Formats: sequence, structure tokens, C-alpha cells
Amino acid sequence: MGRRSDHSREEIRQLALGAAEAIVAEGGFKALTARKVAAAIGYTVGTLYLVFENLDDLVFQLNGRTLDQLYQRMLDEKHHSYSGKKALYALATAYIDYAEAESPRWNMLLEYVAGKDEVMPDWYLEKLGQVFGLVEETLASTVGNQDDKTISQAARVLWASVHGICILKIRQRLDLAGGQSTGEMACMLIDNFVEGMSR
Amino acid sequence: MGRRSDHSREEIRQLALGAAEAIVAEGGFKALTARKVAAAIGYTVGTLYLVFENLDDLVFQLNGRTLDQLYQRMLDEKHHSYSGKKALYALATAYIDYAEAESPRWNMLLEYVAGKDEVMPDWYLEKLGQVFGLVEETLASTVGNQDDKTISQAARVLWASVHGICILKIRQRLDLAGGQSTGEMACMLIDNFVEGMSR
DNA sequence: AGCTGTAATTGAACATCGTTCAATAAAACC
DNA sequence: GGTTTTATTGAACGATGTTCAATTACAGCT
Repeated sequence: MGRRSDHSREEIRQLALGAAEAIVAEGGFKALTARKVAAAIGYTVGTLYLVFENLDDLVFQLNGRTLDQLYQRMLDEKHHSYSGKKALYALATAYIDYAEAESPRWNMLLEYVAGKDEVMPDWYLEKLGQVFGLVEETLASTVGNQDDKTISQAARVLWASVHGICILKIRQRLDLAGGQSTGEMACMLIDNFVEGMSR
Repeated sequence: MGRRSDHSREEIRQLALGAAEAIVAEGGFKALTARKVAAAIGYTVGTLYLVFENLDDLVFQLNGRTLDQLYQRMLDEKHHSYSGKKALYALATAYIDYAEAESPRWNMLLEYVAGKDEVMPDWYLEKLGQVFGLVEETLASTVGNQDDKTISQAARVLWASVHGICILKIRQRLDLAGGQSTGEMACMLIDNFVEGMSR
């Protein structure tokens, strides 16, 4: 066929990302192939490559949308106006719940390792910064009288840790004895970490 | 050709794992292909499939060797007979150093997500348990008078956290401002966590 | 209407991937 | 030396990401 113009380039982009989300949600990371995405939106492979540089590009953009969702969930939770440690619990719970509910999508945030010298797009770093920012301000209002730099660093440490717990749980690298839930582990972390900082 | 018997099955297995390690160290995770491994050890693809169930199996066994190395490094460090928080720092440092020095290999420990109902082999879980056990006993001797279950859970939380820091650093998902090293972040974590527990 | 130029879309082609298995060649046995 | 056994091969299959000449449909002009 030739020009159809049923959809603008931007529309195709959105359609493709939507279809890709569904495919990943359904069959996990490995199920995502260019041909499947194309078929799902009624186009062929070639068209995809007019809109995305390559599959990695598509995945990156999909990850962007995942980060947006994640941020939104955490923001909603924060607006329930908890304070102190409770607010941190709430953030962690929102994060963990999302990761468990949408585990294939969430997994993909890490699965794509950046190639040797491949850089991460600025817009992606910005989205990441948003999430960390949220933790930062919550932590700041929880442990008083610490300088900004310490808070900023502690927020990163704390969130990387929550993240680590999430990973090992979801990838089942941790279910040797113990039998705590991810949420309980995160609480234990936050409890002790915050306690340690407030001295 | 027919029977050559230059190498026993077990020898081929070891040769293949060695070659695979080299390939991953050189070109990262994506560079590992069956044909490359086969060529590197002077056999053809078919032979590989007599020794390994499939590529996932090979990767799992390779991961087993990685876990062994990791455990050994941490054990060596522990035998420098530090005590208290210093011992935990030492363990974390050994872990982080290994992850940074052998990042492609270390990455592979996570990259292979277990298929839907695919279970992890027992021997693999055992190797994982070894590493956690090391942290457990070190933590136990650092924070006194806590019951075993708490220690065991705390060890998992703490190590998942160190792991999380490692991941975000190595995959460059964390270099927004701050500029702490992985080691510094781990120290901050251990400091506050242990401090929080000892109250 | 008809012609023409432009641009959107296609899908066959290429190299490579994991995986399988009939065919083959070398050792072992009698 | 002939026969059996078995380790090893490599062609074959289906599926992958990616490319690009060929094709088709629309827009504008006469």
C-alpha cells in the first residue's frame, strides 16, 4: 500500500507503545518483538522503524511511561498527607505494590543494560530525578536538622535499598527461609535507617 | 567426524563455561551465543547441547561459578578478622569491588529472569544461601542481643539493600547529582541501619 | 477527469539467533 | 578385518532485529 495517513506519526507512536505495554504485561519481557507490536497496531515492521530508531528506543520510551506511572502512584500516596516515617512507608508501599502488580513492566526498567558507551537520554534522567525528589522531600521532613547534601545522599541510599529489596523478592532470589513480605522488609529498612539518622 | 574423546563430557563442560566467561567479560551479556562458545572450544553447536540442556542452563551454571567467586572474595575479606561495623564494611566493599571489576558477569546474576513457572535449581539456592549466611553471622556479632529470626531477616534486608545500591550505580541509574561512590553509599547504609538496630 | 509528483507503507531479503537430529566418522570390540 | 557402538557434526528450521527498493495512495495542478 502507499500513503494511508490513517494515523499521524505521533499517533502511531502512541499506538505502538500501548501495544507494547500489553504484550509485555501479557507475556513478559521476552515476548516483545517488533513484528508482534506492528501486527497489533495493524502496521508492518517497516513502519515501526520510521517512528522508532530501533527496538531499544521503543523500550526506552516505554520505560519512560512506566516511570511516569510509578511517580504518579507515589505522588497520590503522598497526598494522603501522612507525615514522618508513615509517609516513607506509604511511598515504599506504593513503589512495591506497583512493582508487584506490574512486574514485567517494572522489570524492564532494569533489564535493558545501557550499551558500552550508549548514554541515557536527558528526558529519562529527568524522570528518574522526579522519583528521587519525592523521596528526598519526604525524608527531609522526617529526619530534621540535617544539611541538604546529607538528605539528598540519604534519599538515594534509602531508595536504592528499597529497590534492592524489591528486585530480590520479585526475581525470587530471596525466598530462602525468613518468609517476610517485601513490605515488611521495607519497613524494617526504613525503621532502622531513619532511627539511625535521627541521632 | 565421529568419536574423538579428546575430552570427557565434564571437561567439555568446564571448557565451555570458561569460554563463556571470557566472552561475557569481553563483550557483555549480549555477546554470549552458543556458536561463539562452541567455536571457542573447538567444537560445534551440537556438542554444546549434549552437555547443557540449553543456553539458559549454561548461564545458570556460569552464574553458579560467579556466586562461588563472590563468596570466596567475601570470605577472604572476613578472615582479615575485623569486627563490628568494620566487618560489615569489609563485606560490602568486597561485594562492591567484585561487582565493579566483573560487572558483566555480575550483571548476569540478575539478567536472567526465571521463566513463569521455571524453578531455580537447589544447588543454586544453596550458593545464594552461603552468601547470605556470611552476612548473617557478621551482623549477629555486630548487633548483640537480638533473636535469631530478627538477625536473619535483618541480614536479608541489609544485603538486599547493598545489592540495590550496587545495581543502580553500575547500571548508571543513579548519577544524578550527589556524586558519592558506591562504597560511601554502602557505608552510610550500614552505619544508619546498624545504629538503628542497636537501640 | 486525468496526469504527475510526493510521501507513506510495505514486505521480501539478510544476517544471526537457539535448537534439533539424521548422517557420519572414529574408536572399540570380537 | 568386519561390525557395532557412540561422539560429533552441520545442515535445517523457525524466529529474531533491521534495511530499503518497490509499491501504492493521496494532493495538487492543468
